[in-house]
Amino acid sequence: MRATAQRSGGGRPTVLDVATMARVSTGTVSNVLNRPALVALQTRERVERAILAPGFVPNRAARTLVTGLTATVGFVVEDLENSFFLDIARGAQTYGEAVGTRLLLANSDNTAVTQRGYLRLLGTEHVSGMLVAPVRGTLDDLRQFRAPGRCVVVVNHDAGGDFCNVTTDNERGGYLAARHLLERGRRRLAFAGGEGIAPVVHDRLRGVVRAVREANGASTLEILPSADVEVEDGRRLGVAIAARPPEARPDGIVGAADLLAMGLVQALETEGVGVPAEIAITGYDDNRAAWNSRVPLTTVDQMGEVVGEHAVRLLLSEIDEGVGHIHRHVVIEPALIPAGQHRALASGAPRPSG
Amino acid sequence: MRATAQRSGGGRPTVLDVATMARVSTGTVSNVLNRPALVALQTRERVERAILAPGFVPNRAARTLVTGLTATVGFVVEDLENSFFLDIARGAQTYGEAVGTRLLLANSDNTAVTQRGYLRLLGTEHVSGMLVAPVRGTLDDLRQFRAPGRCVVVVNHDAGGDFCNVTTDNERGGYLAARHLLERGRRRLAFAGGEGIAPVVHDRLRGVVRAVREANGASTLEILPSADVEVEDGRRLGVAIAARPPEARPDGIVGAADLLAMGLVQALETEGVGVPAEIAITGYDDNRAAWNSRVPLTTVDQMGEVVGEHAVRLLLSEIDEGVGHIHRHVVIEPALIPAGQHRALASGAPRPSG
DNA sequence: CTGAAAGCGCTAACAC
DNA sequence: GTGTTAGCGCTTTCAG
Repeated sequence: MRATAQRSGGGRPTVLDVATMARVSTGTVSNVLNRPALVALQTRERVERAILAPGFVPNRAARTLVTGLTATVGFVVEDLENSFFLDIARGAQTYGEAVGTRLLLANSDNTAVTQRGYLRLLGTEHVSGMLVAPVRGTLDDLRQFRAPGRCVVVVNHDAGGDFCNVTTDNERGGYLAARHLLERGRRRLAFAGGEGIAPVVHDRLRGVVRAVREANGASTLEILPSADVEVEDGRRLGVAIAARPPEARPDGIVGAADLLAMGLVQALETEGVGVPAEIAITGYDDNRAAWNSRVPLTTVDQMGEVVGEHAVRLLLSEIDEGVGHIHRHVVIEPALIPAGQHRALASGAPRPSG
Repeated sequence: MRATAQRSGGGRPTVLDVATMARVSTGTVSNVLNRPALVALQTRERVERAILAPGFVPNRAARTLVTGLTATVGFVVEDLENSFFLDIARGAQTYGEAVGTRLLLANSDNTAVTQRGYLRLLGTEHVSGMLVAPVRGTLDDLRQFRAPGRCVVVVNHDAGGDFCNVTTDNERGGYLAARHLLERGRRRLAFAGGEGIAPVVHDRLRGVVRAVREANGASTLEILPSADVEVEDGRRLGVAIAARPPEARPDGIVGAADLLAMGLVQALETEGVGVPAEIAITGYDDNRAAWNSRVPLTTVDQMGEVVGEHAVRLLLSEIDEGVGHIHRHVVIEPALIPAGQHRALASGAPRPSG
């Protein structure tokens, strides 16, 4: 017996039990289960009673065996620690529930080999398709892994023509953030992040550039390059900015991500620069890890739950359509979240258990 | 065809295909798959070649159908947003992988009804057992749900005698935190959190009390009650403390949780009280959401990954032992993490994707 | 050591 | 409308 094994439960009732109890055949039981319309009301009720009484639950393995169908999709997540992906998972789960699909979560932990392991695991046996938020630079893995009958929808990456994918409009998000600052009278904008970090960051910057350009010279734009978009990157930039003479500082900064923005705020405050009085700062992510910042941050919500829902949608239609399927890309609109107005969490009251 | 459906893949090779290709019977193929020792080396190699060639993968549904075994356990998590639980999940996953068990993650989102839904979902069909980090006050649900052949291991709660469970030693954690402060010369300790919040908090307080008692009058202890252990609770306390005359302030505070401690630090600093110069503060959790605090926090690591591993261990033995099983409780020792020395994450480089 | 054959529990034709 | 029946792909006796 494998260490992981378990008897499916000695005497669990089967269709046959239900059938004899209801004095019908197994076929009829199967029909009330799957196509109740075909069964006369009277017998149906009898069967339903015979189902409820002993708490009959159809054996999914048997059903899968005969139908070749699974009601489960997998979601291989680049990094579950990032609240954006958790939001996506939640959205996928909620939508999936509504249409009778389970969601199997797997955490790649930002590691290509872990991701590959899960792809194989899920792909070969468990699921009828998968969502993947791929670890950076692993698109080829996905391509290679895919096969007829193993659909993959890519999340948060533009995967070119040969995958369905759902992304968020980072250009628009950057634009929204910059507009927010411009509308509040800021005229010396900066973008903190540097363009080489990741495509999404580059897109956010493009949006900022557009907003500034539309301001028709009313505002300038400076780029503050950083190595990454973590807290320390922000702190480093903040120190550098504080060291400048006040006139040489920007008065509004679009941070490429919340953590970076958070670091910026921390450093500026420590150095005695007022936020947002002297410099207003926006983030990007609505990252839970930044919710606890002392100075609440204006940020851009990437609508993770919506992303998740659409990803499942795409996956299910790809599965349904089969070979004739044509890949679609859906792009989700982000939304600006003014400081302190985080969207409500789907969860109940927080708990001090951790 | 159900929306979630998928043909299992038209012409995937079966044991029969492999058997004919290797010129043996299906029984032999099955043997090389499951009990290779029984098969003559020569035939085994022939069969193995016939398996590899067309990329044969055994159909799990069929196997489950005949054996009644599943290689999957579920983990119903109170709140995946809390990095402690994510650590537990990671530990469970890693250990499970090593012994050939998959981990199905489900997020209760702190909601009793969601949790109940997943219990039913997983319990009835998918898994051979489950880990549950229960939403507060739902132990009865668990009890009621359980049945022969549906093992449940409770995580992070003391579930009394009728469950296996794994918890962390909160009393010891509180003790460690208090000792840390005492050893650094603090003599007017306080515990921020209040005892009524949750059993775990109460236990942490007990540990603090013990440490202070052991100091034999060298230190006093004050309790700073709060409604919860979130950032705002900490801020509120911080403001209150800063308002006192300096001599009336504690010089060391054990926070009941990292977020609370973080709020404390923020408020004290804002009010001009030096941390840790005037007041040293410890947290509890090693919560990722507090890693970005401007002042790094000494905290207590609850060893989530270890918890996860042991939980899976317990579950698998409960499954194996069957009816004769006697419930066990395992308690994990926490570890003090001096400020800024967070344990290394299992993950690779962070990504700016979110 | 290997082959033959009997199901696991369910669904889907196809009869009636 | 309902009953009968033939498998889905695999494992596992039981003979040989």
